[in-house]
Amino acid sequence: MHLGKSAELSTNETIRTAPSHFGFRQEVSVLEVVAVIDFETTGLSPAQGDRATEIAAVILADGQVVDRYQSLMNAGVRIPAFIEGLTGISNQMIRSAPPAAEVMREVFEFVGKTPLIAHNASFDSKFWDAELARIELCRPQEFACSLLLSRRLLPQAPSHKLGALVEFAGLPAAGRAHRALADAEMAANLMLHLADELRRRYQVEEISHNLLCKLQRTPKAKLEACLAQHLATCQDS
DNA sequence: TGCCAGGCCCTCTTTAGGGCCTT
Repeated sequence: MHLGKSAELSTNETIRTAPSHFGFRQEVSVLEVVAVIDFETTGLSPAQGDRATEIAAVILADGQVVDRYQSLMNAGVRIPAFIEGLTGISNQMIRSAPPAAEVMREVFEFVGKTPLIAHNASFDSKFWDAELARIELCRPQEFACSLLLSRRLLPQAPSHKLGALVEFAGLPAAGRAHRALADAEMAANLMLHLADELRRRYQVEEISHNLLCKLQRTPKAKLEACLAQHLATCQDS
């Protein structure tokens, strides 16, 4: 473990730091404590034999990143050349990384039962579940998805890729794209921006992970009705 | 040799097809 490392890692270092060094803080936080995760992998599908090569998790609380975890991991599989070029994670880097089982146990403990968020969570949840299953662990919490939420709350964005949304929203870049910690930091900042959109446009004062999960399952056309119902329920209780 | 995922969402739709998004 190393404290206070930069997000731009080129080796197999594992980091865990607090709080944020990237200087982004949402002025008014209405979002409950959540963990934003991002995987780098050898491909798109664990069902086809693809494995994780890197994991990052950042804890969001009070409008800022308060804790972070990142590590490369060695799953004993070869990284295709295309993926090496995409992520910058090479087979040489993976050879000296800690075993995948060890890293997954650490990050599972780091996240605990904190509600999870990822950009295109259907992808990260598949790898999260598959890597945990290999060490006989199960995920206790649900994933919310910043991609699904941004399609509902930022329909005017030209693209809903993570990098494009960060640029569209005027959020800071956190480092090299397609590295786990940088992408997790950017997804975290995007999530804070989406929470602020909910507060500013719909006067939602407290945003729970449950509400995010409900909104991401709500068709666009019914989003406002869903939020109106949520606000009415909050006023009654 | 050829092919290779899967969920979401829109539309020229719903008994379907194709683009987007993740690596």
